[in-house]
Amino acid sequence: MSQVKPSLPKGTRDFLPQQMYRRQFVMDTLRSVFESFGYQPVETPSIEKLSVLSGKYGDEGEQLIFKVLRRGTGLEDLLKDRDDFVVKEYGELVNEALRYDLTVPFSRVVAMHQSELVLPFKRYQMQPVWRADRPQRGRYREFYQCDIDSVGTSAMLADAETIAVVYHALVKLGFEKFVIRLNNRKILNGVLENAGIQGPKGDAALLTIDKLDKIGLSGVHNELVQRGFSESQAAKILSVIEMDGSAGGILQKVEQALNPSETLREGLAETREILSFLPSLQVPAEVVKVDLCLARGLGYYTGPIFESVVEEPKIGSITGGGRYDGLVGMFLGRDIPATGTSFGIERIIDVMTQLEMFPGEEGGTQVLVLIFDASTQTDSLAFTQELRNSGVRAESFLEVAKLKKQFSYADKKGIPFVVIIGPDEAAENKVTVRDMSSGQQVTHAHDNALEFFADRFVNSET
RNA sequence: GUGGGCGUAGCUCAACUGGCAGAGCACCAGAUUGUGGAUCUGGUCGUUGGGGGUUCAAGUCCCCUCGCUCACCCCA
Repeated sequence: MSQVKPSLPKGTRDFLPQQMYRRQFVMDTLRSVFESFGYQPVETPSIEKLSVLSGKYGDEGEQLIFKVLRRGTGLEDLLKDRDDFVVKEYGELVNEALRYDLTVPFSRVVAMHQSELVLPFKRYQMQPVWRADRPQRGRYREFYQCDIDSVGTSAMLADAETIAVVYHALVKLGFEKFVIRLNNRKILNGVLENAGIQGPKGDAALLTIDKLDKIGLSGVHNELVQRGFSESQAAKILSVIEMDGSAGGILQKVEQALNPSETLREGLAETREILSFLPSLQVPAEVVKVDLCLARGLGYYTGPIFESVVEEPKIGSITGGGRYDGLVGMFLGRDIPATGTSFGIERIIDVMTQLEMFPGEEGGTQVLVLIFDASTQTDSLAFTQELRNSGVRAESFLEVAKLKKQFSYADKKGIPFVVIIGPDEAAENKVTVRDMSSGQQVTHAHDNALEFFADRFVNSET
């Protein structure tokens, strides 16, 4: 067999055990918080019909969808009676694509299974998504997303609850310094209306506004002018966006500064309602900051929008979401309101790694039972299984090998205890236990050793 | 899509103006025949990403190509 140089496709990664323990810790923690709020798990296929995905992510996003070439006879049939290879329509070559995010496939699920779902329906989903992006630091072509969404209610409590989940999940993961930024598309639209901006030009303005942290007030002003807005329009937008202060204070200032349109009034009322729920959900007021320059890239948000930002490593947002009352309607013909958020698992793991937030215990083997020689192998195997039965994570070495090699294995895997059952021990129904960190070694009666490990690893855990 | 950087042992990297492809780690064996980490000794490991060219001689220079990577745009 010819040897192939091992390599990975661009922007993809292998996860080795050490990393997997970390990833699982994050996902397990999130899962437990989600379920404590009544969210239920859902998974969808990796591939979707291209028609389901297209038109949802804007022009830039559309380019980044991983399209799947038609395969098998489909493609052969296409080419059979042709002497040229001219493709007249995309659909002739491609009719499916890899999942680009979790929100759109979930909207499809809601539209397809509405009769089976109990509304309001709250689901969580953790699966990889794919983007044909050019990878760079912290950016991949295959990465996990983790979404929670509530569909079937317009109640602002659903949005408030989403924020509460974000808060409690981040706290449970160990985050201390973070801020949840809150805004509302209706407020933004009100601000744009006030500056005399409407329609698709508004999206361009929002994209610019969103960059405030990055490029500053003057940067936003310049870019707005550059994009074709007048000086006075830019000035009007900036006067609102630079407002600072407490959540309630900002809302009041906006109300006073602009003549309140219907849209603006709704946005303000929604934001106030969300804020009113947060104390009883034990989300501290100082964590939630009304931030009028928050716009969020995706086009489908219709109401409240929010994201969370850690202060220490400047890495951008680690969660982000909002209300998207129109998305399910694209599959159904009638709207079903929905709101939710996405947890940037990859970034969360990066930040937690940087801040050394992972606990030491990692779910690895607790006891290695050595195979002394062929004559005692069955004794070792039997003892290992007894350890497992009592709840200890135990393994025996898979080969009859030199003790040196087996000890070295335990050392490299970080296994804290090694058990030796040689001819001497076997004859007396005893086992020798070695503590790898201290090097101390004690010979116990068989049952006492089992008890020792159960006390050490099982009974003390709760 | 735009602009940089880099491809040499499993990994991290060295090799002067072109002159015998090397080191550390890892792996295997031994020093130590019932015992890991530390030390020492020895050993295994190469299509220098691929193809072409210049040259007595190319890891090194030239051309092509493939791949990786970083930044911008955008995004998680």
